[in-house]
Amino acid sequence: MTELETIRHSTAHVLATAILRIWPEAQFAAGPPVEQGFYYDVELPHRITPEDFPRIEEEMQKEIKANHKFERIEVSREEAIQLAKEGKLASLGARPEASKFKLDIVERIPEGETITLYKNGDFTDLCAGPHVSHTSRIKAFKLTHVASAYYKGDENNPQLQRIYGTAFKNKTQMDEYFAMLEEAKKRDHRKIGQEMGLFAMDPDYVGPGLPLWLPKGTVIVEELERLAKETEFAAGYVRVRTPHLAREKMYKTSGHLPYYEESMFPAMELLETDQKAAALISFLQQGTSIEDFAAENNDLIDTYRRVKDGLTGDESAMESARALLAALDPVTAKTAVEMGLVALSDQLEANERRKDVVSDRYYLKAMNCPHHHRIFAAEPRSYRDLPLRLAEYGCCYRYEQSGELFGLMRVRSLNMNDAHIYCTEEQFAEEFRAVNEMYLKYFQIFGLEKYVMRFSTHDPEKLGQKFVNEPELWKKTEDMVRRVLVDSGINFVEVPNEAAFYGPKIDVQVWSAIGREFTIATNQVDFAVPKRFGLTYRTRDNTDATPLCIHRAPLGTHERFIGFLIEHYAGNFPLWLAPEQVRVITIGTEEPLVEYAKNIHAELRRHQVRAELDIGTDNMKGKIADAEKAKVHTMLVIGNRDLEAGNVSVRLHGKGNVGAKPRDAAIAEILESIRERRG
RNA sequence: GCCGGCAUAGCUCAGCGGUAGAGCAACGGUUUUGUAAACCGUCGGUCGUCGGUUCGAUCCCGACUGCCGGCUCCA
Repeated sequence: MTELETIRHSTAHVLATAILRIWPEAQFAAGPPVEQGFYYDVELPHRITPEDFPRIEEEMQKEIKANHKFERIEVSREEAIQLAKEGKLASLGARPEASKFKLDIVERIPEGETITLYKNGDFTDLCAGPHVSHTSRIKAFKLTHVASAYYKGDENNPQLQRIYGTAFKNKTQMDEYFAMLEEAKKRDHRKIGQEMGLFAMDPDYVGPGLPLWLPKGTVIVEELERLAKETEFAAGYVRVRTPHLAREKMYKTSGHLPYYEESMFPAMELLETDQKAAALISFLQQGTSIEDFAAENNDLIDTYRRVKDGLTGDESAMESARALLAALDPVTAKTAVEMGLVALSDQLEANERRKDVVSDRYYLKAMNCPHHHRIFAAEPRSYRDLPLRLAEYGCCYRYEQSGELFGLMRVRSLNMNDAHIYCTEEQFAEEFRAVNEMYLKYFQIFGLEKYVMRFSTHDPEKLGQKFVNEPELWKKTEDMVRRVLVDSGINFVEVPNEAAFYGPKIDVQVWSAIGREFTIATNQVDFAVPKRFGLTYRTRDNTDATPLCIHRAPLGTHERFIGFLIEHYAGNFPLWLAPEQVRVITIGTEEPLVEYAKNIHAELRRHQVRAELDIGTDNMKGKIADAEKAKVHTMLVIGNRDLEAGNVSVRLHGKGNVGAKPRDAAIAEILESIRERRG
């Protein structure tokens, strides 16, 4: 634990002490330091709100002033359990209630491990430490917010109140931290996205989590696509396009149904009228005698008898019969079968739509892989076709839980920078390496320096359950991936038990300027699903083999990636990405000046530069203020002085006036910066 | 989905048990300018939705929806 973490951890103990002074019945769970500070989870009938903070902080201040020593006490398991039962852990003394969470935690500590308590003043807590020597070492702290969290992060466990706070070595550092937070708030992609007119949300008409890309945001979308298309083309990818939905069979085959069903939008059900059911309903509604009906619909009545007798019969007729019975409550259905069909008409009237049966189900795609697999299957494949790299900016739909939606970072419609590489085992390492290199190239373009690759592997104990039962392939592919990572000297961490069900994967974690952590890109190995789809290629030996598949999305989704870029650049995009690249601003409205400005604007447009023209009657300062607010990358300010010299005065957003330049030189520089995608 | 908070004009926000206000934006004029805001005027709101309490609700209560902070989950 670092010094700062120790301070924060100790502050958490002081927080618990203060809470107990006010609410002695409080039950504490865990209270660790975290990246931005610390928290303590507490169960308490009183709802703590920020209004309670001053009171709690006052109590904390008292503990700090009292300068209690943090004492480390070693105890046996039995002693610890006894103390917990007496309510003496995370407590100021004996209490009628046991310290239930602490008791649970003690019981989970492995045999043989040393159990320690820490005591500051009256407060004793089960804790591995370490701590600062005395409470007075806490020089600067503040409670920040209160949230809710499940005990041990499991949603089946009770929810606790999580009190967040932070602490620093001194007041100055804490002030800097809060100032930084204020700055960070200004970079929030939701705020900038609205100010700049990049995207809009319309939960009322379009739906939550379904962003609308406004013209300026669409510019960024399309620039990213252009970058991806160029990069992928150079790397030997081919592009495909696939529909946004597919039949149920697709996802049953891929294995996404039923396991992934919760994350998919509900199926669209196509209905068709079941002729036999319709005939029966109409018969029952007419009140015709069963004999008359039977004369005309012998087979259907027969079906019902067989249903009643538990015999099997014609499949589709059985389905009709069952559908009809399923529409009734179990008691009625039982009576109906027992008594013949006569008394059903009233209920059936209310269930008339039951004569419609589901003839097919379609799902909006939540991923592109199955479609790409079908493209692989669409033509006979030879080993000479491999590696086959199918790329698509595919739009997927995921029914994320409402509470998980978050601006552009977590949405329900996603445009993925997707591609699937089908290759042989021999080709795998090279392909995987090339994909990783592409990642690094992108990161360089975006000036992304802080990232970690998370290498997720399987857990051998969960083969056949969470992970497909192919122990050798797991080992082989994981070794290959690990080797690629080590060889390229990439910064990575290995996390067991987090792989996809079909193979190991690498997720790229990045941190936005605000400090939010995101998985921005993914690179996955799949040695299972191609087999489920029966994908094969003809080998050199004229036998059939199943290809390996690499799923990769270096730019993740447009939604998250652009959300990230907005915060990364604070909306100040490099020229090649800027929604409005250049604005030509006139000083004055004389005819020759305006003509000159129009001419420059037209030339930029001819070269596909996103240039706008401001020849309005505002004064120059006002026009510049407008352009700066809109974060226009380059302003070409033109007055009579420039007109006479054939110049333009260049002003860069956020950097101010950089002086006059010959018109041609300024334009050439702009074009070059765009072409090279300069950062 | 769960816990908590919030919902007033296009945006940022004020207000209050007696049917609403500012700044910016938009629109119409005036102004003709050398690097972040020239002036005047006009328009704009069923105070998220539904229900309840009340003589009367934007305000108090409840439900719903959405958003925000977290948890869980994830590209």
